[in-house]
Formats: sequence, structure tokens, C-alpha cells
Amino acid sequence: MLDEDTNTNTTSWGPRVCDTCRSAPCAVFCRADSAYLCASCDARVHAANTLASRHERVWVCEACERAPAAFLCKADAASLCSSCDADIHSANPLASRHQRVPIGPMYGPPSGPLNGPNGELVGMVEDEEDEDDDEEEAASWLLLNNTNTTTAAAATNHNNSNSSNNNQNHHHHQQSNNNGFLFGGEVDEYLDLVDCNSCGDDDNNHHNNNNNNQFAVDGVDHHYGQQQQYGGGGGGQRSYGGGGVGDSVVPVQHFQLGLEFEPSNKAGYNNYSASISQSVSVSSMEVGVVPESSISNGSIICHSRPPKGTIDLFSGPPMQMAASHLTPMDREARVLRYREKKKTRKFEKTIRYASRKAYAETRPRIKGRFAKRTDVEAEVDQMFSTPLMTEVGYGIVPSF
DNA sequence: GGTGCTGTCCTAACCACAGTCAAGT
DNA sequence: CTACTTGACTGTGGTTAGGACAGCA
Repeated sequence: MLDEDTNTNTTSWGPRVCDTCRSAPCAVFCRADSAYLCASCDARVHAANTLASRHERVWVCEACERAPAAFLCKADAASLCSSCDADIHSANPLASRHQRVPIGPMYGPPSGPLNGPNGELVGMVEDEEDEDDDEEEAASWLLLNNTNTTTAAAATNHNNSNSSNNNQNHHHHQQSNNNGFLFGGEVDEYLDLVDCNSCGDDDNNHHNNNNNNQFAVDGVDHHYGQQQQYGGGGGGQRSYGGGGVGDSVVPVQHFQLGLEFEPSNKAGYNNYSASISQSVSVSSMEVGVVPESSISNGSIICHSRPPKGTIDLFSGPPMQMAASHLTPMDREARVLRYREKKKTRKFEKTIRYASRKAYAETRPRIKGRFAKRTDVEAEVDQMFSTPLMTEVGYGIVPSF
């Protein structure tokens, strides 16, 4: 049938379509049939008989959705092909430390437990475990039913010992619990509960007034330091597609604002890049640069900007209240969104003002600090910059 | 088990200045 | 109402001090 690398049944970009039904995106690759199948076709085909049920299948890469997955990234809870794995996990030091495990083939009927040749749990099971973890983690963000979930108990256990040491969170990613509120480092980024607080943030509002402050109370290091290029949670990039969406619960298809679709950008899992990226890569550096002009234009702001110097922490509905009103469906949808956002995390630093970056790079420094430009340096700069201007302009005669 | 030392890792702060915005004239 | 001025503020990158942690004696 089809070769693994062929894409004859797909568009030039986008998820590969199921070879059987040719309508749904493929979910698994069957080696025996050399076919990409969606979940339903996989279930139908491989439950047909015992022989078919023994077909070796692997997940399709969640990033490109075009190649069989080779690794499972536990940190991102994503199955990745070797190419995407290399791309994503070489992006920065933090990503490179993600724990990945090779994905073994799946056997057996699709609905049943999937065992490896030796009966060990492989493939989907690995994912299932991870999803359980995800479920717990996501549930903890939802602040729901803290009396009947193990998550709440777990959260309590976490916080038995950390009341005086929030710094623990820096490295162990514990969630501190302040008066029943979970201000986890990720909650602001991955849940709509807080999206309302953060919408209109630096994606859409270049006057974010130091968003670090908004969640500084959590004491959680977002690992998005300005210099270390671990991405940007606070003042850095927040292009998770959640901002400005308002109250929508189900995963929403967002549209890029005035920017070209960038299929080659695998900094995040690019099956979502259409929805998340207001950043574009314009240089060889592994950062997304947001054109300044796009920042003010692409505004979908659901909250007005808070007064300067204020912390707009509770401008939205109280978290506890919002969460307690969730129906099971809402909860499931939010968990789904949480997972999807988790998969689309981008850890690269986003440059929002390329011009400022350019200035900063050319600026003289003393021990890393910006130093004042001397007159001589300014003249030299003018000498070098003037020819550039003349290249694009109409000829400005340099004055000496 | 508790304490002190050492090495490693990580983060916040610092700096100057172009650009932006809001308020005032 | 429009145009201009002024001051406050933001964001940018490389370096470093200092805190946190792990490992060892």
C-alpha cells in the first residue's frame, strides 16, 4: 500500500488522512498493512479477526501527524516521530532533558489492553498511564470536588511540608496551596480559569505591564527566565492560543492574525501551530519574533488593561467559584484543553520587538550590562548604518 | 541522623536606550 | 478638535551575585 513516507492522500501540509476512510485524520500506523488508520478504522480492521489483531501498530506522531511515532515524551505527554523528537528536544536545554521512552509496537485488539511481545505494557498503555497522570494533574487545576478526588488528597500531601518553602517548587514543580487555591505554575497558562485573567496579555497587549506580577503569588518558577531561554510563561511568550478566547470551553480553532502559516516551525507541536503562533521565525535563532506592527493590530482583548501598578489577579470570576460551577462535560472539555495546551507548549523565547533585539545586540556592554554609547561609537554606528539606509532608501549623503 | 563543606545549577538583577503611549499644552 | 511636547514606561541581551540543592565526609 503506501510507503511510510508517502503523502499521496494528504494535502501538502496537515495531518495524514486515514488510508481506509480517507476522511478522518490517522491515529495509528499499521506496519503489517503499511497503512495509516484512524481510530475507528483501526478498531474495525484489527478487531476483525485474530490475525489482524496481531498486527503491529504504532501511534502516529502527534506533532507532524504524518509519521509513525518513535518516542513518547513523558514531559509533553506526546508521541513523536524521530524527526519531530529531534527538532523539539533540541530546541533548548530544558526540552532536551525531557524524559523520552521508545514506543514499542502495539498488539491486540484496539479496545483491549495492548501488550508487547513479552506481555509488557507498551505503546498505548504508556500513554494511558501518562494520561492518568495528566488527568490527576489536570484535575488538580480544576479545583473540583476536593473531597472526593485523590488529586485533592495528593495536593494536600504535597503541601504538608512546603508551607514555608515555596522555593521547592522551583525544581520539583510542586504546587503550593494557598488557602485552598492552587496557584500552580502552569495553571495560568493552561486553564481558562485563569486565561480570563491573562487574556489580553502579551499576545494581544504589548503593554502587559510585567505579567510576572500577575501570578507572582504562586512562588512557582515558571522556568521562563528572560535570559535562560526556557520559554516565557510570565513576561515571555504566552502564545498558547488561550488568550483572548474568552469563556469558550471546548478547544477552539484560533486564527493567526496577519501572519503567514509557518509549517516548518516545529518549535511547538505544529499541528497546533496555526492556532498558537503569533510569532514568526525571522532569523536563524531559535526564537519566534513577533513583528511590532502585529502586536497592536492583532488585539482580541476581552479585558481592559488594568490600571498601571495594579495586579489584576482577581479581575475574573473567582477561581473557586468558576470551578465549582463546572459540569462534568465542562470539566472534561477543560481537561482536554489543558492537555492540548500542554502539548503545544513552546519553550523558546519569543522576541516581540525585533528592533529592540537588534539594538540590544549591537549595544556596548560592560560585564554584560548595557553601557553608555560614546560619541565615537555613535559616529561609527552612523557610518555603518547609513549605507544600509541608502540601500533601501533614496540615497542619504552621510555627513562627516 | 545531623552538620558542615564543596561543587553545580539556576534565577533575578543590572545596565542603556529606542520605541510607545497617555497626559498635558 | 488637532497637533505637538513631555514624561513615564517597556523590552531587549550578556554577565554575575547569590540562593538552592545534591553529594560527600
